[in-house]
Amino acid sequence: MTRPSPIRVVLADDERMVRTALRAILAAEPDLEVVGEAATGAEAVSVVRECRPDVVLMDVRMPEIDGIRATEQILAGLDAPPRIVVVTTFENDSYVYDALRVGAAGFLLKRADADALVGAVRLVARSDTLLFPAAVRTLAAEHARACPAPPQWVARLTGRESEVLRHMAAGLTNAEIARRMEVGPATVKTHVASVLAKTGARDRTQAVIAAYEAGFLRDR
Amino acid sequence: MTRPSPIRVVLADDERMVRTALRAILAAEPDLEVVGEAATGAEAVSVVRECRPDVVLMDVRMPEIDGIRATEQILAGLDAPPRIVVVTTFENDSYVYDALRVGAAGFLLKRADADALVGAVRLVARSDTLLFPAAVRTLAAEHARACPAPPQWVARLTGRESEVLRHMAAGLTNAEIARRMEVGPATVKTHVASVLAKTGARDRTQAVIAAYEAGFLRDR
DNA sequence: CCGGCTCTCCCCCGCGCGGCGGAGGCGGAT
DNA sequence: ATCCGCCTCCGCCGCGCGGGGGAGAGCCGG
Repeated sequence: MTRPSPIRVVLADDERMVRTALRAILAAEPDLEVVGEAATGAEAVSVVRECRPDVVLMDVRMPEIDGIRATEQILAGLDAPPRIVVVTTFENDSYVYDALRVGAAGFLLKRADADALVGAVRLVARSDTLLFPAAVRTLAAEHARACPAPPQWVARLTGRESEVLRHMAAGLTNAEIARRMEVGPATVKTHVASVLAKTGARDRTQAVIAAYEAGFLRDR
Repeated sequence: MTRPSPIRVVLADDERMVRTALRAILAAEPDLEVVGEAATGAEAVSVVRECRPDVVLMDVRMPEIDGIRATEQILAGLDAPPRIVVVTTFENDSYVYDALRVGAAGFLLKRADADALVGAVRLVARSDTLLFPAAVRTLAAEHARACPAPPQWVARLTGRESEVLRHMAAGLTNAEIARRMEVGPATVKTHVASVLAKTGARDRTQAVIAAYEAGFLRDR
């Protein structure tokens, strides 16, 4: 119908065979045109800058600069950046979250069939009103925000102090903590005092709040 | 190419005009066929059970049963459930998270253009390898887990008790809470006691932990 | 070798906290 | 009219907690 010019696509993947396969699939569609390839993240950034594609299929694992950073740089550096579809091998890849956070238009599994591939390219080229509105990016951003750089005091806690804080955040009393850690109650009090001092908390409740706010219990 | 049978679609929206508009858009595509309509969530469930569509366009806000619950029931009750695309008006709608959690194949904004709409229907009918793999549902599930169905006690808290708990979770002492709320310290103690009883907490620290775990402070 | 850090433990003291029971007012539901 | 839930306060009591100061043992690095 309305296709004065084809959708311009750039492929970024460190494996030549993958690029070839993708190019073959896309070449079969008259409305799609592969205008560039890149084997590294850095190369992807420069190729995109030259070729000005509509869509980029970006692999995550690449030498020098990974696909996430490349996506970040491309989106930050251009006035009218292309839609970037991040390509992953495993769907439980943690890169997925990063991809969303840095502004990828979508992501694609390598095992996707040809139909899904071309459908995806056409869809993201047209709009992102479907399936990936800002809300999902917000979701990803929240996920990232949930575990930010731990406030300095986390690093300053000694091993025992960390243990004690963890037990405090479990709602235990000093006596209970002492039993769990097999030390005297006085020792626990000492550690608690250190934790309060280092966290700037006035009492154990504030310390627990600090622990939660700092995502201190994230790795439990 | 390979279209022996058209993609069967059911529309669920309480506004007749919206259904008419969607039907008009989809009718223009030869490979899409609207096989049923529903004006409520309950109706959607039964219509889907009869019509056995490939794709359902499900509005979130509907009488009786909302689109989320309807989606849940449809996916739970059928052996080969259809792909369900949840339709929202605003992209920051909190329903988005729920939609993902209960297993929607995707979601769509009402302001999406016709191209995006039909593209979305075709895409979800074919596969969900793009844009919505399990990882994103995991993401949504995590988000939901962060603030799950508020443990019964949240609903049982009275207005004042909720206020007090919020102040407790800010690390305030009873006296400070009393000043903030402009009541006597004894009153605060009473409320604190009620909160402890209802949350099953032994002390204020455990109560604050419960508040965090329950996502009680989410709307702050 | 000595200073610094961590972990361990002790004393005393003051106080905020939580548990107990009681009381009055006020509004809605029965 | 009665009851019940909520909010408001009062007293008393015991205790866990936090602050202060001190002390010995092990370990590491200057």
